[in-house]
Amino acid sequence: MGRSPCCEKEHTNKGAWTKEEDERLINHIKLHGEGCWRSLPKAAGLFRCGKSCRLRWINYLRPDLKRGNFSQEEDELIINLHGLLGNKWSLIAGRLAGRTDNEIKNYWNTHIKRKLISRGIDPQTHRHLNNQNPNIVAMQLQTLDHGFKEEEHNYSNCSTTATATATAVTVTQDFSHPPQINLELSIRPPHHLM
DNA sequence: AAACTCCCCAACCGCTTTCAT
DNA sequence: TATGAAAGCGGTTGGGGAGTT
Repeated sequence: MGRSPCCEKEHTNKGAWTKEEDERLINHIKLHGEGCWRSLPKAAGLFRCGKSCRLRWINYLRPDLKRGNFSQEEDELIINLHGLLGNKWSLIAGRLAGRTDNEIKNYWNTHIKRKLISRGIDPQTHRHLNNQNPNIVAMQLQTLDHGFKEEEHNYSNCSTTATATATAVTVTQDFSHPPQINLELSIRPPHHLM
């Protein structure tokens, strides 16, 4: 029944990766590709569980990672996507080339949350803190320049597609701040979930 | 210079989904 | 179809560096 166990937990290292472990993992993946994480540690001569190897590769060692500071454009894109998708970090990461779900999650928790609160926006609901309305899915945008000019957008990865339809757009301005765009959205789940 | 606090982020934990048997 | 392990994901933690007292 089922598959065989993934690794012997009593013989696995934990904690920070050493340079030598990184090199072993990189060399192995260069030669054999990502393939099966279960068998990778043994094949690469690593005393780590497959799960740990996968995480290390995806979040730190992959050659296509961008790393470094997030740009203003990336900030706004993350905020907009979070307004649509919530804490679906892997879906959000899929829209930002060279960024990982872990990196975006950390960045959200350490920077963007504070940024939104300073703008008077609830980071979880994306609603104004002084204007809560539980019946509306609303997204606050700083400018009109982030691609929401059409009525309908699809957000998808390899296995799911959700559709967001704009039902109302309002603009408010108090002249001491940039214009505030509020976009109300109706989210339709993927067909196979309906 | 030492002690303390705060912040960042890599890595772990535990849950859910996917898939092999 | 049922079962259970692997893979994937989001939440959380803890080590270490930076800043402050």
